[in-house]
Amino acid sequence: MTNTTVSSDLLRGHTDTIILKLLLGGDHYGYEISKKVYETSGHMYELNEATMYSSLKRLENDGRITAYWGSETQGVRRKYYRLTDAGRELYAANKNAWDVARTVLEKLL
Amino acid sequence: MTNTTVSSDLLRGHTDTIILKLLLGGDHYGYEISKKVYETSGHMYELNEATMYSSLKRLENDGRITAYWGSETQGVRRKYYRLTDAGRELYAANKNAWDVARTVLEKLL
DNA sequence: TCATAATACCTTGACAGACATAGTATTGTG
DNA sequence: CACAATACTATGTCTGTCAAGGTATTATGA
Repeated sequence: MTNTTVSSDLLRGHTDTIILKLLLGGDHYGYEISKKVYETSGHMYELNEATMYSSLKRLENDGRITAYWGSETQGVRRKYYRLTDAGRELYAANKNAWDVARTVLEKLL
Repeated sequence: MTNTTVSSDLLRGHTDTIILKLLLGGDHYGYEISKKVYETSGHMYELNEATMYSSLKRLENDGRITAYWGSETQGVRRKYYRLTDAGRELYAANKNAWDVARTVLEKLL
């Protein structure tokens, strides 16, 4: 068990959407994404690195995001991710699916 | 794709809790559980049979529910499930975990 | 100076829950 | 008498997540 306060099992399937949502606000690099998720969640959820990178890879393969290396002249290289139109579409669809799922869960739990 | 209106991926991890919640209201047999879930969800979610039975098996193995054969003198035999105290505890814990998860997701999505 | 933490990325193998598919058996219906 | 509905079970596959390991650079403080 890492320092996670919310069970990741219950967030399963939402990783892609969480990342897409973050990229709606502008390009970000991987490490930054995990930090921002931690902050935005109110320190309740720590996105596992391996999970994040596999999600990024999946999104990239599916054309939902594009990746480019930053132009850092010093410091560690950073790989930035940018949302595509297809990514924006997927976010909207997933957000909608979540609204439905939440409604259903509130009836069932 | 079956006749499901809500993505089962987003309900992943909630199957056990959904079943425990139903059993809070009294003993039920498997087939009945799947029907009730469909009704309670407002026809939005159809619990897959294989998923349900594997959940029931898991809950039974973990001592959260007990199973007994009904005393049907005619008709198909029915296996009933009854909540244990440990099951009630698990439900309360899972319900609480869901409340936390929902709060976090509302921040992140 | 030099160990250590923090930053930043990546890969591999394993696990667990959900699923499709298949099967058995009984009862009601047209 | 075929077929749908009820009711339970077993098997193998898929996918997202994770632990664990790795590489490399920069900042910090003892």
